[in-house]
Amino acid sequence: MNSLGYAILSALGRKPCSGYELADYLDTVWPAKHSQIYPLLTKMEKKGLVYYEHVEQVGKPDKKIFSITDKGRDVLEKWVLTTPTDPTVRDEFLIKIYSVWVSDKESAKRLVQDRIFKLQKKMTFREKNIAEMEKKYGQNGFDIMSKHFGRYVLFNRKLKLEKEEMSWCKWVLGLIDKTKLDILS
Amino acid sequence: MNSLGYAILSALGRKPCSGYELADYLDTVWPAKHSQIYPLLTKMEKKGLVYYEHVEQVGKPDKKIFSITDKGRDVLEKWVLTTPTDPTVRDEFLIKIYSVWVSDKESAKRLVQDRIFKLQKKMTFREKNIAEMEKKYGQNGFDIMSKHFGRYVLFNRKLKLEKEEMSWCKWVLGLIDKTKLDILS
DNA sequence: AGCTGCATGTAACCTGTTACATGATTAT
DNA sequence: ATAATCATGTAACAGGTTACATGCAGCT
Repeated sequence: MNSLGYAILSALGRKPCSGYELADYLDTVWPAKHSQIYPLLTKMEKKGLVYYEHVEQVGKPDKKIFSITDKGRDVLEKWVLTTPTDPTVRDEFLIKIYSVWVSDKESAKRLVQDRIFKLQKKMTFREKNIAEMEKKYGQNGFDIMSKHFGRYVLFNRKLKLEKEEMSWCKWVLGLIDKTKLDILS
Repeated sequence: MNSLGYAILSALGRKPCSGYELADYLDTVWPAKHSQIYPLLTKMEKKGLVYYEHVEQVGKPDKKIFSITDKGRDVLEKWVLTTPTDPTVRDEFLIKIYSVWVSDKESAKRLVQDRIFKLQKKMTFREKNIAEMEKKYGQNGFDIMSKHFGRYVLFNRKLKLEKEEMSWCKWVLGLIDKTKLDILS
């Protein structure tokens, strides 16, 4: 099984979900499109790692609510103990920053300012989420045995990193402004 | 063309490189294996975005030194002005943190401590690199027109984010230790 | 004797994205 | 009207990894 499979097991362990919900839910840990999730759930169901109940709905299409099995929990437990592979980041923004030598001062500033704008939106969303969790579960609700622990610390991690990238963006804007003359413009 | 292609153009614009060198060089902006780089370079050469010189060597295998063409520079210049796609992060560590509810206190601590160890190694390497660049080019060597600008600011970005993740790891270790009794162990 | 670095390339495979396909309900 | 949300699935394609293939030099 692949990383996405384990991410699914982990999410289902916290709370039974439909494939549709999972797509949204997994975004924080391992982003995936529904076209990848649905066939994998079928495979995992055949292997006995998850099972589902067919839920009929009115006004909405029917859905399958998936849950983790004991076998699935065992498999996840073993995997969690293994050493994680190195993280990979794919961010076109980095290539564009790297390429500023083909560009001019104004384009470079615009690039960074757009990033700041997007970061601001994410941070606002993240802060709202964290506040909600803290209100719901209190400060003591986040010990390691709680099923909210992982989600809580990961949201805080994202927020911290976003703040730090924001501060870097501002530093870069300062560097660009320091550039005396812009020969090209 | 895809993001990797633009990353290659950007790298070659700074300095002509062999495919072998590129694999190492691109790691900061868009990681890729040589099996992906070599065929893409051939394609790009056919499109007239890059050209190469065959360099014979003694004691080492011959190599192809690739450079960017005027057409390549034009293509890159246009692309840099377009809005970058959203970044994606794939990090198994996040799934494992998310899954601590299947685990125990000691395994969770080990997971985070291993991460701290790896971060420490990366940070040491990064600090050394930044110091070298600053010694080589001085404080004024990093205005936006310099070909070192992109690399310099990206290294600083990575270092900042690594430091921030380190601080987050320590916060998580504190949270784990606060957990009163470990029912499982 | 075996590993690492230099150097290029192909083939098979796995992973992930975009597009196709359907269809009711609700919000703008 | 038109887009978004809910809900599941398949097919085609693009992107990325692992393995195969070669071969010399230098280090342990």
